[in-house]
Amino acid sequence: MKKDGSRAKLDFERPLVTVDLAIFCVLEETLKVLLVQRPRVADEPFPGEWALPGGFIDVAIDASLEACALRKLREKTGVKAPYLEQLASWGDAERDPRGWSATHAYFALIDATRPEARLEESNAAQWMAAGAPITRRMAFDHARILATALARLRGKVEYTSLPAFLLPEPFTLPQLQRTYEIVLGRPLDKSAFRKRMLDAGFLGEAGPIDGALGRAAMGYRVLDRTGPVTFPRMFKTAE
Amino acid sequence: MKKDGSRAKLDFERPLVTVDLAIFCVLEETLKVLLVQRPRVADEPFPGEWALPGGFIDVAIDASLEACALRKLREKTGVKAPYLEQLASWGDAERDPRGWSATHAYFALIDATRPEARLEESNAAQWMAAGAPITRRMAFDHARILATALARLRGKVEYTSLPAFLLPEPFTLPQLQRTYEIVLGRPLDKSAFRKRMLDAGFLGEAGPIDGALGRAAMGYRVLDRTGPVTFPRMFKTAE
DNA sequence: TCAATAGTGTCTATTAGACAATATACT
DNA sequence: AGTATATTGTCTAATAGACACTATTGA
Repeated sequence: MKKDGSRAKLDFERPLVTVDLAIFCVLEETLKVLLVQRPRVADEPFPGEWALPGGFIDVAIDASLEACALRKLREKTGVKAPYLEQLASWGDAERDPRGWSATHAYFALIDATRPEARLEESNAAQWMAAGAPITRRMAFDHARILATALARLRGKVEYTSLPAFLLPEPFTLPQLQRTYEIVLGRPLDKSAFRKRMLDAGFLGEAGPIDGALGRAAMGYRVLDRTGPVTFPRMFKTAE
Repeated sequence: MKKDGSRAKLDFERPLVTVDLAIFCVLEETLKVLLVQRPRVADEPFPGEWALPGGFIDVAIDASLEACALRKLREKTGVKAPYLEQLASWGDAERDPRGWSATHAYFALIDATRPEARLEESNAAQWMAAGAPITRRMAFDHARILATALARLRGKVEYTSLPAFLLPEPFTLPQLQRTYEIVLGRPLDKSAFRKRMLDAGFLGEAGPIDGALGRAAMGYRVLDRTGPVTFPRMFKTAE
């Protein structure tokens, strides 16, 4: 009796569970996000449309949600140690025509040097400008997920060192400043930027780096790659 | 054939899906969190131990994850319009002995005036000091979830108006400052605090309020209860 | 008048931002 | 030298924090 009674709870209909990824990089002076094309086969929802990379949890091989996200990221880009952060989760009866589903969305920042080669192999995956019109017409509720990821990234860039994870190491302060400016969409003062970055103490010198032109710049590495540092203030807001 | 092939994906073993809540309030000059006692019946894991309120999604009645969280909050406290924010999700094969499970954790801030009465009805639910020893020995991985919720709350209090959601309206600036101090665990300067709050422009005057003693204070209401405002700086950190 | 609390004013140290000046590299 | 970029220095306006002062209420 009791066994049947408690079993009853577990016999509830279980939602579908997926993991989706918003993977960002800076390529060609633009913030880009990795999109994949939905397969054009019968019974697959949204055939041919663009979507965030992701899919069902495989309880047999995924030890955890984060392990699942890392697996999917590795499969798509070959990158093993990105900056990976949980974004949010969405779940309701409507977002997937196959049934009540919940997705755990992550966002990852990677540098653009390695994944480019990986993408040549497959034409079903592509780096898209993160603000492009196509990213507002996507499969499932992925447009909403991407918009949330973008908002989170842009918000955090105002007061954290997140953009450091978009660059290959070692990088220079001018490169880092350029990355900030690309994500924020506005220019920053050089002197104030340097003071802020160096005072935050998250960078370690890694020897000078020769650019193509002009004076060589100091290279830096992120001292602790487990996460960004938080600055005591936001950047000055435009007036 | 194709139907069988695509069905195969949906025949994957589905994880258990739950929603858990860290509900905070300030009671007796202390930050408290609502805990419930696990039922002492056979086949229920962690019998008699303390846990965050929550449970399985019911795909028949819960339109979405957030609706599920609001339902559980209403059932426990009777509060209908709290401040509710998604915290994070955790999923792996170990956290629930009944199988691979994923939980969507939310945290809610409510004022302590209404829920107190509700709690008298049931002795299986209790407001616990959020930093108390008992909150480090909880069912499932709830100690970790609670620790994350606490860290998120304390972190956000440094640069947002979140504590306003812990007070019944209208409230006074001294009351709001006291709430900040309770959550942060350190005193704040009165003048700087007032300037910050009023300059942020999220408060609307609601007539003076008589205290038990001394000069009456202006009452305020939060103008936009959909979310907190972000201050341009953090509070000064202790040195 | 006193006690208690609310609210304001003043001063100062800090600092972000603007921008000028200097340093270093290559041609 | 000249050009291009990196890095540092100087000045200023804004402001958070410290703390003293004033205002208002009730006993």
